[in-house]
Amino acid sequence: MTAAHKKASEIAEPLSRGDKRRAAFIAAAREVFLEQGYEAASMSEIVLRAGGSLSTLYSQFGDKQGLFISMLDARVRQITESMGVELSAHTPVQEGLRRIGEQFTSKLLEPESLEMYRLIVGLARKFPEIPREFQRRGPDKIRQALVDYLVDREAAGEIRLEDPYRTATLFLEMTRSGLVSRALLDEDVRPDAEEIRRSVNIVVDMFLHGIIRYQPDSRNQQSPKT
Amino acid sequence: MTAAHKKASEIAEPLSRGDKRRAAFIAAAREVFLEQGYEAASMSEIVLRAGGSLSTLYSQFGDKQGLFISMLDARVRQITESMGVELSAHTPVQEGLRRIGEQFTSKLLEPESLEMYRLIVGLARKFPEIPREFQRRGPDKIRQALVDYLVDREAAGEIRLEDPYRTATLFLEMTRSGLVSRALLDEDVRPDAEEIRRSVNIVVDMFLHGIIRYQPDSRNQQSPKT
DNA sequence: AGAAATGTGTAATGTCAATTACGGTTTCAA
DNA sequence: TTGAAACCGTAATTGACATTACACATTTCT
Repeated sequence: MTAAHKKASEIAEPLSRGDKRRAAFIAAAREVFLEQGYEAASMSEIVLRAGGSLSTLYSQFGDKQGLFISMLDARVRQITESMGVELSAHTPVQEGLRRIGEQFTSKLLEPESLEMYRLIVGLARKFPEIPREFQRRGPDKIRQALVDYLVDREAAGEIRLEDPYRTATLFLEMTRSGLVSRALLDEDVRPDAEEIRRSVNIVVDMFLHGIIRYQPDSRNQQSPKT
Repeated sequence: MTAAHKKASEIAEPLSRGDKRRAAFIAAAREVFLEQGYEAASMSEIVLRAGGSLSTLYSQFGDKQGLFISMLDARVRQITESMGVELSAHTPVQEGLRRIGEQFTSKLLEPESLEMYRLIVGLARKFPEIPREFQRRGPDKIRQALVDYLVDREAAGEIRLEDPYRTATLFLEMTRSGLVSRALLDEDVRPDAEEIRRSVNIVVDMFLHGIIRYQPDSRNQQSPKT
């Protein structure tokens, strides 16, 4: 921890030598950690890919854990930024939900996101702070955007809802679940764009109408015709 | 692999010396692997807790990976068995969904299930077979039970649905998502029974009716069919 | 009982990777 | 130009295990 406090509001400076090294280290670290997992990743391997030297690596990040956290930090920031949700407050709900659902799901299904998620989940015991931070900086941001949007649509009179916060959570979890939690467990599950669209549509429809046509007062209805 | 093929259909035999050792090893392995993760867990630590000796451990399981897989195998079997879903085909859907949802969610929220899941997810890269096996032997079993139940209820005329398989998947994922995926990332999230009930109820209601009161006639009405 | 099979303890072996040390080199600002 | 701050390479230094070896004890089976 020598000179770690750099500018945070300056414009792009020439990127000093140290910063370039640092960036290279972080990029290589990301590769290696994602490929091999935290324990199995070796510092030497990272140096090998990044160029530079072990000594510099240690002088910049202190130790393995420090490097890991810096890498994660940079990455989560990057991912959530790239997911900037641009929902006009005037998009109709059905359309809006579809759009946000697809964007969210696609992003999470990228191999790198999956790996990152696996890594983070696996570290909940060792570094409990990491998943919490991740949750706060990632998913929670997206949800807030959805809440805002839903509230707007309600104000516009298009929908009515009890609890925007809970509703948003549920919606995101639902869209995510269908494909993502499967993909998490099986490398070979790789839905394409079309499948994502279909899956999200189903969720949106269910969200709006319920998926089971419920007929609470029917008693003896043998073979339901169409 | 010396004498590994034991009786599979016999009644409880006295449990030979070897079997007792084996059980002790597996129990200790479960503890240690769950506590420390696969890489960090040490064989010596396991022997320390189980009693017995390193030599025996190796003679029984071959190597670390073998022990791990045996442990997982035993455990998954145990968990899914304990979740034997007893849904009478005559329970009304609303009641049935609530019951299965609560049981499923509660089980998955137990600290041990969460740890096991974290472990499994983290190993997707190293042992891709493990998560697949898990999926097949765990969640897929439950889903099948739900599919059967839904089909029964449809035959009874209580509900109508397009695609029982997809519907069941979605339902389970939904109930799971609300609480479990949060708990996965944050050790401190520990919903109690009441909260589980509430969460499941919300999902069931949404499942049956949709959560957003949608008023599509205010503008251009799109057919929500799929 | 007594041999064969198994289990037990302890102490190697061997590997691998985190972390340091150190002497030489490059960058860069004054 | 020049000296400090940062780098670079390489080679220790350590510590942790996984995995084996070996000599001895216990159980099991006939």
